[in-house]
Amino acid sequence: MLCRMTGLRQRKQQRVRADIVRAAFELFAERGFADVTVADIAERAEVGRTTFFRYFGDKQEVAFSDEGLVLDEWQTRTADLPPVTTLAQALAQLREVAIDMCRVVTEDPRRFLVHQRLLRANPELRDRSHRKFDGMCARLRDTLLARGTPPAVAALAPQVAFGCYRAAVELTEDDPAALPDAVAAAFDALARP
Amino acid sequence: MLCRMTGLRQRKQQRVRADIVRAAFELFAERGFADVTVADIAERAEVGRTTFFRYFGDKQEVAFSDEGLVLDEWQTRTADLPPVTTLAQALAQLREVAIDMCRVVTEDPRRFLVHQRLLRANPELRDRSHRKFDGMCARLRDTLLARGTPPAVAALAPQVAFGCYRAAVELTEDDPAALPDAVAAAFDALARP
DNA sequence: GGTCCAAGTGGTACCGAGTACCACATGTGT
DNA sequence: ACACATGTGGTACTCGGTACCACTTGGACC
Repeated sequence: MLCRMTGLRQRKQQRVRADIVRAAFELFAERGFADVTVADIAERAEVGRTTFFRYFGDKQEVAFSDEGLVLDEWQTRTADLPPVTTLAQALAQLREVAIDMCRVVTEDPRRFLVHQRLLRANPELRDRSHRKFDGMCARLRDTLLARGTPPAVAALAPQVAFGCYRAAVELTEDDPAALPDAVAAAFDALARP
Repeated sequence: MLCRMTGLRQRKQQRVRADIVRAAFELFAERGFADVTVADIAERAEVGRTTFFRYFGDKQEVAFSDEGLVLDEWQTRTADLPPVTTLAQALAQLREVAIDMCRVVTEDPRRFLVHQRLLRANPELRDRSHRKFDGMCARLRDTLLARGTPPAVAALAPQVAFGCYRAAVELTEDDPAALPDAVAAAFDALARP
């Protein structure tokens, strides 16, 4: 009962997961998101339809397969920041975190662009993206609260920070390399009105 | 071929629509959103399931039946604002619009609370809410752009404004009357960091 | 009034997402 | 080698949503 990470089972699972993700993105690239069924993905990945749903809660989730990594980064980068009490301080902190996160997200520019294209074309995926941001927002607010930040600041800072991020994504459209600077500019514009 | 608004047909349609909304909210109050099927709603409203989908694009939409009015208000209140060029100016304008919109939205506090409760309990409805905000954000950005506002400001101001609104909603939780002041406070906190 | 057309209605049949259940196979510890 | 746990994929189901259908009804015109 050692449950080692290196077991054959674990490796097989990772392979199946990777196969599903690869198959899905191939099909999305070919026919878009809406015109691909879960059965299609499962078939190309050579697994049962049932198995797909064992790895991904729903069809949207496979398009956010990197989400886990991003969330982990977010978690670690926000967990041990020094306490702040004013909105200006909070935004100054989040500015740096947001810039770093941009670099993480755009590490693979091709992947980032595919993802953005999918988001632009599919409202259901935008929904999912918003849901993700919502979760990150809520967690960040709780982190701030736990560090003694006043409730008004703890609620406002994350929402504003994500507003800056979203605006920067809108502005840079198809140029991931420009994203960090755009985010920085958004925070700066806000800090000196 | 006069197509008058007062025709029997129009009145019947309005009645059917109202019946569906009433039936839906009754059932949502009884069993929540997820445990109510469209067939249930149609049955209680005494219409066919097909008819439901003729009035509402999907199950979520019936929970946002007021959306149209709010969007119209939003449209008229943002359409003819004087042009601005700086972020501070844009946010100052949006502060007033947002406060007014709060009053519109909370005009019927009971309804507002029911709606908020549904949103809190159902991720799918939060998705829908975000989608609505997204649309308003995009339209506002386009309006600002059309009025000659610089792109960076036009993209950032709406996102930040909605961030203030969302933070205010979070903070006031179950007290609609406090919403306008909370929104004002959020904008003020941002204007003087 | 009667007639005709447009528009609304509801039924049937269908598709795809997602779930529950079950027999089967495969990795793993002993 | 054995037994158990775990993953697999198939079947059957529910529900959201769409397409198409025949049927009814309101409204315009005579």
